[in-house]
Amino acid sequence: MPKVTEEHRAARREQIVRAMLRCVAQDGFHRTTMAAVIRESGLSAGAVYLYFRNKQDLIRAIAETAIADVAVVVEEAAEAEELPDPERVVLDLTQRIVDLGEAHGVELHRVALQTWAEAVRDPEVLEIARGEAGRIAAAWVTYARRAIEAGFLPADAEPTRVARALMGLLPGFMLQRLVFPDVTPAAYAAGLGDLLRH
Amino acid sequence: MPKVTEEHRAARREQIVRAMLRCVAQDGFHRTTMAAVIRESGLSAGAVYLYFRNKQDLIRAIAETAIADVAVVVEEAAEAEELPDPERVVLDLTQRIVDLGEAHGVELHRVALQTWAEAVRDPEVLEIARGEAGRIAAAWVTYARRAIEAGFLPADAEPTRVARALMGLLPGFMLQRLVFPDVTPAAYAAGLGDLLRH
Amino acid sequence: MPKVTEEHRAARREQIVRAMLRCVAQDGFHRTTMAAVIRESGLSAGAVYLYFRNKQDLIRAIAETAIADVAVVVEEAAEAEELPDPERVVLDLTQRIVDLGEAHGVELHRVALQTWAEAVRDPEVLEIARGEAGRIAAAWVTYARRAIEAGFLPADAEPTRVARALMGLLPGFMLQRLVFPDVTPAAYAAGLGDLLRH
Amino acid sequence: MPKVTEEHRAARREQIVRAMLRCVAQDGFHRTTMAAVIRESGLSAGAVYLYFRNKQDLIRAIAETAIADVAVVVEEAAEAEELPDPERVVLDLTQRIVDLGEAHGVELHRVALQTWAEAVRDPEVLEIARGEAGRIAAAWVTYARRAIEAGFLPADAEPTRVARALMGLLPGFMLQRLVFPDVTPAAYAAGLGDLLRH
DNA sequence: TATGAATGAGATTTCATTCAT
DNA sequence: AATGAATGAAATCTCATTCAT
Repeated sequence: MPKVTEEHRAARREQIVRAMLRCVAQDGFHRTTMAAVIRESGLSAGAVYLYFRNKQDLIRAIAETAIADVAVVVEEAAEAEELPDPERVVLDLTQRIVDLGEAHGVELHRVALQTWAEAVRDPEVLEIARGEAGRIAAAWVTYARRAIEAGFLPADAEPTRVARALMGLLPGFMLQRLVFPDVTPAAYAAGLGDLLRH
Repeated sequence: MPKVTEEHRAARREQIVRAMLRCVAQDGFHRTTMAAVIRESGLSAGAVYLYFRNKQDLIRAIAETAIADVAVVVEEAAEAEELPDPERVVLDLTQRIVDLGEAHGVELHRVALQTWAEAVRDPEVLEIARGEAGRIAAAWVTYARRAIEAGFLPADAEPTRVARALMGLLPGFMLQRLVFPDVTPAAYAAGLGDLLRH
Repeated sequence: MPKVTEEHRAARREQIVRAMLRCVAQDGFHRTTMAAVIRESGLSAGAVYLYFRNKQDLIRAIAETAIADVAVVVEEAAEAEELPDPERVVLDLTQRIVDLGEAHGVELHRVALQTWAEAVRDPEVLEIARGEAGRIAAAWVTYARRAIEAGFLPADAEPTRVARALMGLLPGFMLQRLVFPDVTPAAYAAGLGDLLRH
Repeated sequence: MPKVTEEHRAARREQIVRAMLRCVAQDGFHRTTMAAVIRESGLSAGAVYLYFRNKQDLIRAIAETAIADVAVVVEEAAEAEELPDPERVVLDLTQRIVDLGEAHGVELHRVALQTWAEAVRDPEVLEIARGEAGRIAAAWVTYARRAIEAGFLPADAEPTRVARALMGLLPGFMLQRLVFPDVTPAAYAAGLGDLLRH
């Protein structure tokens, strides 16, 4: 009952979350029916409700996963031993977001857009988003500090402000991916490069 | 008589759209019921359906309005007689987006987030978004060209790439407004300024 | 919109309550499905929910009706110009309860039993029951006073205590009707007569 | 081995019935879920279904217990060596019903009300109720005979009719306990005393 | 005997839309 | 043009019961 069950539990939750991710990337949270998630997960209705109290609970789990995924990627980049310059870091990050989606078989930015929309109306999702956004912002501040030290940015730049601007580029990329599917990480990052080059 | 009717029609549509905007900023598109819109608009169910074929039609009208509002603002900035530098233009734009929301009594970024989410699942909304995004992108290209000419940006910068990056900053701002309501246009633009300063 | 609608509204509610009464007398509150009430009422699901917020609301309406019907009967008896003796009053009341049920096409005691059971678990139904029981108790006190004056009861009897005992006879009758359907008002009242006769 | 097993079996059944009694007194039969009974009993789902075929079976066991408890009490009173007068017998019985509930930690009248309601819709529960009611009625007839002999009641009273009326007083008491929790056995019995005194 | 995760039929409720007036 | 009561398909969620272990 102890370890096996706990793992089993986690695996089942994962199974359900994955199923819902596939649905949500297509139909959004509110056009995704529980019936669809149940079908896609291969479980029964009862089983799904054994692992998630209700649909909103499941939505929150997805929201958490989606933003946490991005947060991890940004943290890794900020703490990389060899610090990349800003253009390079934006290139890496956008590329990894694209890759992450492909690995999951789900376009991550589509889910992210749903999550932001949901944060507008569910205070609990907003709180989750705020928490993860805090982590992301902190990672960017770390990056900014190191980038200033490394001479990538002006010595008198203020790390927190710089962090905000750099952080803002990611949602911009995700939204553009939706509207212009041919926007590549390379092209996007190059745009930043043009801005920063003297 | 046709003209009066046409005006009347437009006024009624506006009245309904305004009502739905208020609802959507709170509850999102799919948690906003037609009953709520009807109540908020002060009209009857029948009347609303006289001006909009169905809910999706109304959603599309909102989507169009919301993004078009932003597009107009960007176009104006790009064509300003006296060209502002990039920091300044981001300051102006983010500020005008905030002001626009206050003028409508609705936080515009909340509606924008809904619209993007809806574009994920409704191809027609995606098409609208694509069209408006095209206008916005074009305006940014215009701006980039003039900014290069004006010496705000490196001479060898490629306008279309620069446009993408600058354009990407706006969604980033809107999302941050949701999560950290105290992010100001000034702070956000200053972050860009730090990045661009040598 | 004014008077016609109000009457219409009342008629619809009555229609639904009647339909549910028929169901409840057979299946009890919790085995009566809304689908059954909807079918029996001849309306649509939406219409039923237009007049009652939810099933519990409908249950409460039934509870109120059922006990109020009994209360009215007892009040009438207590205020009758020509005061009947206790045996007679119990005969009249039990008979009228039986008649009332036949008039409605529903055995009233079956619904009453459901209502009492529901009062155990729904505080709001309990409150309704308490209110109506208060009216019934008051009516019995009135009767007891007059019966003492009329010499039907000992001069030193205490009206409130007598009221309680007399009042207690009615549920006893209703329950016996369920278990022994051949118990008649006449037989039941005669039992009381035997008790009271010297 | 069979005997030990049989005792064990009985103990387990008792354990489950007690658990359900606590649930039913609060929530009624149909709002009591098997999950609640399982939790309250401290057993597993499988175990409960080892001792009771299904929920209805368990409901019937409760129904039987609840009414049988009352029946035993009435029988004891009817056969008491020293015959109490009617007021006294009603006092004793109502008091013992209250005590019985306290001994079980469950207000018995609440369960009784559920049982009557259930008898309305489950013919098998009705049959149980009828059987126990028959025993109770018979006990009252016995009492009535002896009470006539003892001079507590008129010599020409008909025992079966008197039995019905006396019997009817108990449900009346139980219902009043629900609605007016401060009704005491003493007050209730005194009301009958007032009625009977010349 | 005992467990408790899993099942899936079925219950309640909502809500976009229509249409007689 | 305007009304708003009515519709009914569809969505979410529950819960009695089973069965592999």
